[in-house]
Amino acid sequence: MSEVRVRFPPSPTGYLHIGGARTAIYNWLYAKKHHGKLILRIEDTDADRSTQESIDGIIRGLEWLGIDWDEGPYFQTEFAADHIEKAERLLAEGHAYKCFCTKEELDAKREAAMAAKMQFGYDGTCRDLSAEKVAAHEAAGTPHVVRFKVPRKEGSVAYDDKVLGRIERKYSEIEDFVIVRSNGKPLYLLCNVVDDIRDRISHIIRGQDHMTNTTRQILIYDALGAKIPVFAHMPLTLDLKKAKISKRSHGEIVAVHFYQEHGFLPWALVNFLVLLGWNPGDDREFFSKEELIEAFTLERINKSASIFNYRKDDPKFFTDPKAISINAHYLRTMPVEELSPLVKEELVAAGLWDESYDNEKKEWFKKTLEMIRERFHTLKDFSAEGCAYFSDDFEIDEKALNKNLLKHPELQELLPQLADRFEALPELTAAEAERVAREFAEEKELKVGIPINASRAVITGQIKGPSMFELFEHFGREKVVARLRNAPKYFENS
RNA sequence: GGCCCCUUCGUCUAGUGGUCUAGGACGCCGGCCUCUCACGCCGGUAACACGGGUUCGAGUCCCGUAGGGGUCACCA
Repeated sequence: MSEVRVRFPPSPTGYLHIGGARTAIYNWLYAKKHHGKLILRIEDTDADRSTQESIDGIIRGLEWLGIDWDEGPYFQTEFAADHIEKAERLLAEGHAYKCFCTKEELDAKREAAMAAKMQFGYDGTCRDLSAEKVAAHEAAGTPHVVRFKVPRKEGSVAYDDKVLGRIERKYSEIEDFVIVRSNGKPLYLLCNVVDDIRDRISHIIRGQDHMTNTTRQILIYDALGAKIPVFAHMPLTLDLKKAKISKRSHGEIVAVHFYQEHGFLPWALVNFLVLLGWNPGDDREFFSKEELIEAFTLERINKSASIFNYRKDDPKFFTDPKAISINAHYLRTMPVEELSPLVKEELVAAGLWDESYDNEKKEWFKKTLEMIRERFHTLKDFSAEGCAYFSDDFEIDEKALNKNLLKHPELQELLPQLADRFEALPELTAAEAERVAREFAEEKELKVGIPINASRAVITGQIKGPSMFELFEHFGREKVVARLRNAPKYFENS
């Protein structure tokens, strides 16, 4: 069996979006699984819309996701001569012809056909032009495009799609499409095939929106005498209104960088995306890289489009709830050693990082992550909700303030008293803290939850969090006492 | 509109003619745990688009209808 070679060919006209990323992921998995190669090819022939910024963004996005490629990036524009040469060859061998119809004429015909409710395809005006007429047009300098000469015969062009099965399209339904513009520049349909042949691409895994291109491109492969690769058309990703997700109508939410900026773990995003239109055939939903590569097959890609379940303006779920839940799952189950550097990055960015967390407080830092991560959803939570764990400069959560503190005015006096008791202890352990706190509550005729939850508010700034007794020990006597004694200030301005 | 593709819980999906009173996950609801919130565990809610066939038997096969999507550029 020949080598598996797949490619990811983005056009650099914007950021990498999740649909593109998913295509890249599927190709990448397929290459890895079959010990093949993934080729990154930037399709930048649309000079007006291609930007360097976009190229950089796409590459950064792939790198962040952990999608590595084996060849490239190649740039389509660097192979312009090859594209032109192949176009000339098609012309010379009678697989294409020059068309002198102007865009205006064609538009008029198209409109007329529309008005008459007729279907319009190129009518073949120039298809069988005599050599004399062609020569005359050329002598007159009439601009022309090059059209592919679709065989006029019965039957269909067909191929076996790895996900959709056999696909057929009648020759008569395919019009003579343009492969070279009047300015001499070859178009996507041709360039793409020429590049795929040169790059020896064996499998083309792309979106179902390319299906009509595929039948036309197969014709080009044939005309060029090249072997037709295996095709696999992936289902599209739609939004809740069943519209194709796009940068234009959905904005940042579909951008890979959005997830990077919102504290996603790259692998969690990959895991979420791969499940959008594919499943392993069993109940597994979380995979290591190796497991995913092992499990992945083209045949298990679904045929139908899947919906990216995101509701605009939902305060609780800023993106698909499943994506968040997968991210949260990894956040609380991955080895802390792997999580630490990511949290560090987040804290550095938020100005909360202290060098001691890498040195004398390294173990404390890891323990902190262990304690707080299970209720977090993204890396952002470490700097937001987790702020008080890493810095003395934190804001108290409004709910915590109202519900756990201000509701019980007596706490203004009691919390500093509790601080005194802790201070008097030979050692502030979780067990000792619990004993003291319970005694204290009983003595003051309070439910133990009241001083405890108040302590949580004052020490962590939060209404929720790990067991408070353990936190007393974890924060250490000095901080605990200081923050408890600081409690009265919260009552002052209220 | 032509051509092509698709159609199982709100969402992601399992299901390749009997084991489907349709399974899992996310979400949602309830319970347990408990100093709070989570985690975890337990339980609940919720789907085969519709109509005809074929068959002893259909979510699974066929046809039709409806619905959805893609595509119809001198973009990629």
